[in-house]
Amino acid sequence: MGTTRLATVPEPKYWQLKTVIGEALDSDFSVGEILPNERDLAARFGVARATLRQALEQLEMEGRLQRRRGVGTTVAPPRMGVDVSTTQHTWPGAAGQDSWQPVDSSMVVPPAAVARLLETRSGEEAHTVRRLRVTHGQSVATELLYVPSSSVPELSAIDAPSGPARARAVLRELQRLGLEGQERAVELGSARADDAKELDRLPGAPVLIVTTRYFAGGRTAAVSMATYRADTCRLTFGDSGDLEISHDEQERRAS
Amino acid sequence: MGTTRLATVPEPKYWQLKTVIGEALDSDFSVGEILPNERDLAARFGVARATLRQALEQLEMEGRLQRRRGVGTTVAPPRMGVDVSTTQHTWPGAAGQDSWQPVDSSMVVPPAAVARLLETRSGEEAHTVRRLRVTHGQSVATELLYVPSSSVPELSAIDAPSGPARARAVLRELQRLGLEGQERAVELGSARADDAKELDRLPGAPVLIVTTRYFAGGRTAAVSMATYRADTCRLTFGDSGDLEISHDEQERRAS
DNA sequence: CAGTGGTCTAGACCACGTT
DNA sequence: ACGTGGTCTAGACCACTGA
Repeated sequence: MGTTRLATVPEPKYWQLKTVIGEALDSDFSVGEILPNERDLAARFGVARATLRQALEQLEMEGRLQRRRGVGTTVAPPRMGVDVSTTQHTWPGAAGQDSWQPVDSSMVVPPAAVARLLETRSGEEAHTVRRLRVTHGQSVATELLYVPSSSVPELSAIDAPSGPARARAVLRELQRLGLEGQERAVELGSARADDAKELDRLPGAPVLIVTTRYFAGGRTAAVSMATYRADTCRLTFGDSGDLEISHDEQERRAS
Repeated sequence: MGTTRLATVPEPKYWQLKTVIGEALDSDFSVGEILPNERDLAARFGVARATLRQALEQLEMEGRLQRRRGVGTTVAPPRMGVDVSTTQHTWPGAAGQDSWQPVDSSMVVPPAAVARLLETRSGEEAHTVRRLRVTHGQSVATELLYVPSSSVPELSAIDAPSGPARARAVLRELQRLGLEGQERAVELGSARADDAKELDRLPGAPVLIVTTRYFAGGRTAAVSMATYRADTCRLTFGDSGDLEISHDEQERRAS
């Protein structure tokens, strides 16, 4: 990756840059290695920093680079497969479950979009449970679970007004219901300020939003909205989570 | 949405802008309506165009705006739910299936990343099938299906060297195999030049990449990589695709 | 503190779609 | 031809991290 000349074609410079750097990543760098800083890189390729940044942004979106303010740009490890399969007919927080840790809980009037999914009257209150999913020591997702108070009537006399203990209590109460099915959707979003903080990202970072509807008693008993880091996660549906793939960055060797 | 003053806080301007414009979208605009052009908007908010564009980019990524060069910026309709559930134990292109239309087919040596998923020898050739998924008159996804020649030995004597007819022939041959299961993964990517063209997007546009492994005869019989427009699609897993949700843009009323 | 990435500006020109 | 969004520049300053 030297002082490369860019072809003078209608193809955008940042696109060419992305390709060139991407190839260099495969051949000349190993995971965790730090790249030269943006000003140096821009000079090396003879472009403005903004243009160079556009290329780096794309590579970061594809999960090939990781940039941290005050630190630098490093080569990212391959995305980790995170299982979000819907076949396991269990409530969130079921016994023997891993990776999700309850953070907080409270009672709110859900936003209209959630209320619509819950099919509740628009003013009805719901318990919320905030959870954090940690995999390989990394926070990969936050979740906000909404449970209408009518779904768990036994829960009216609860001791703690908030905190992890309350979160566990709500989840425990959910297990008593017979789960009849669930329904899942995935879409692209950008991290809200609070989610971004918990995921150690900047606000607006690309995330994968997984919306789940839980059915019990012939109606929607709960709704969860999970926010996964799009840069580090590959969501897997099915039995095995060891797919090893994405773009064409296959043979990144540790030199 | 007038000549609004931006608060002078450490919060980035583009982030405030995104919020302000997003709210205006909910209250003052209806789907399909065109916004003022970028130069006007930037002037109205007293920021540089680059800053304004950063906000619009985010809104576009969230599927709330649609921008087209030479045309303008319009308010996007809510994302469409696209079913990608894995429970239907059918090969791609099975009879009675909708939305996917075969485009082309040929024979190639798969890239290393695909070969690894296929568990084939690295030099082994595979049939490819290119398909386009059209929903509500819109191209929402392209797919590249790899079928190792060893999976469909009967297919050696094929008439057409390429084209839709050949694609259909490969799919037809696949149906004869007993499908034992499939495995799916979703991750964020950026559109390659060829995919972008077919999806009517610019190269680098955010896309959701769905990788599927098809199992038959005790091994991986085929692998497909589908590229969905992330701005217009919400991938649904489960029976019903009429979830109506995303960010907090619930009450966008048609005024 | 020095060095990094993140934000922002005010310009310029280009590619594209419509008229 | 015109107006749109897309690309690019060469600066500036800010926010954060680590030594």
